[in-house]
Amino acid sequence: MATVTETPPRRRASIGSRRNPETEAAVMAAARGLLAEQGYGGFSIEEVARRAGAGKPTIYRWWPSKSDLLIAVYDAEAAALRAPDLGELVRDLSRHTIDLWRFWRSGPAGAALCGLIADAQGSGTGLEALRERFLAERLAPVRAIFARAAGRGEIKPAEVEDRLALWVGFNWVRLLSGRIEDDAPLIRRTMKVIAGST
Amino acid sequence: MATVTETPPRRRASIGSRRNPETEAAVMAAARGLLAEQGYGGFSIEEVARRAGAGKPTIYRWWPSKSDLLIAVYDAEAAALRAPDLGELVRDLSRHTIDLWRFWRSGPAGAALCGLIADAQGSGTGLEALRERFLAERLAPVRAIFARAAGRGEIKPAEVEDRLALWVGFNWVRLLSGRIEDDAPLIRRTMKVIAGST
DNA sequence: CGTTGATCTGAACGATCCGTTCCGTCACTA
DNA sequence: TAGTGACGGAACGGATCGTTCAGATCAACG
Repeated sequence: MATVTETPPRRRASIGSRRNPETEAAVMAAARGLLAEQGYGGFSIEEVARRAGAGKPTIYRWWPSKSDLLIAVYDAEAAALRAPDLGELVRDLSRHTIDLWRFWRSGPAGAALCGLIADAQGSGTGLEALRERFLAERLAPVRAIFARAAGRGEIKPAEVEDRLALWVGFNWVRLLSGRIEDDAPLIRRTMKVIAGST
Repeated sequence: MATVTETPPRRRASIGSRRNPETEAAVMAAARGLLAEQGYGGFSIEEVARRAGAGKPTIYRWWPSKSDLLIAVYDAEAAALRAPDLGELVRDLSRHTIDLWRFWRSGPAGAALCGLIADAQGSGTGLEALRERFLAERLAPVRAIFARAAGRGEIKPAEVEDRLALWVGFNWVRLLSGRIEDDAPLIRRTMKVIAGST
């Protein structure tokens, strides 16, 4: 999916006292490509700057921490992922989980989230970024799936958060242990347990 | 002649052509203390060597990677954690999860596991260590809980692995997002969902 | 009793990355 | 025209990594 598009090292100077959109795009593209090609292991601000033909101070000006850049990459990609509404909880969860794993596999987003979680273990600011600026927003569509199911009476409204946490945990442990290959039967069985539909 | 009484970092020379148990104990104690005091953020081989009064080559000889040392610390601590057998799945899971979170909070084990998972995201060897040398062994007691429940007919034997994965995911996401404070009601509600006992 | 071999520490190495600072250049704006 | 702020580049001090070397120690072996 991610083809290497090495920008020729041409000079991209300032365009005056305002942010240069070309620079922003070049940095984002470099970060995307680096994550997609080498995963989080090969990700560093230095290498992003090299690839983007940008200065490190420029990157640190707009993305003050590594977590900021990872979140920006994930958010930019996440527009391609939409939560389904098929009218039944297990079907919604299964469909969305399959889509999510494919989304993680086929681009930089999976590696970005891995890095976001890994970084959070080392710095207090990373943990805060993960919880407040990532989880809080990225979980909304899935929470909506559970909320709709509660509206239909499939689960109790008070159970939404508990079951949502289970869904998150299942996906995290698969992502972080490197097992997000396509496995529809496994996903469907697991979603049934999470939904409580035995 | 030693003029200064440096209690922990005294000179500890070789004892011949065999491993020095004092050195091993000093390294393990240093790693434990560092993790317990500063968490994974302050954990480095350099600092462990400083605290243990050991040379870095000595550490790298016996624990070739950071993951090895983290696993060693976790394993040494885990002797204090035993899985219960209360005759009923939800009770076993709730009791064990409460114990596990306390175990993670009150010593170096939680930070060690955080680091183990974080390291795994950067290096292929770390990921392998996590899966093959940690998960495979550490999950056995909990798998036994599910297996006993299957023997009693509480769940189907074919569901053991799926429900076990959900249990792992729940604990990981709480640990990695820094929320393993004591919360018995939350744990009990979640264990009920995992056990399928609505 | 001497040789061999494996171990221990400490010092140093090259490399990487971090986050920051300074500088000269540039283009928009007032 | 003067001011402002972004840009790239170079360099910095600091930390850590994983490795290599040297010197000292002591057990096991012949």
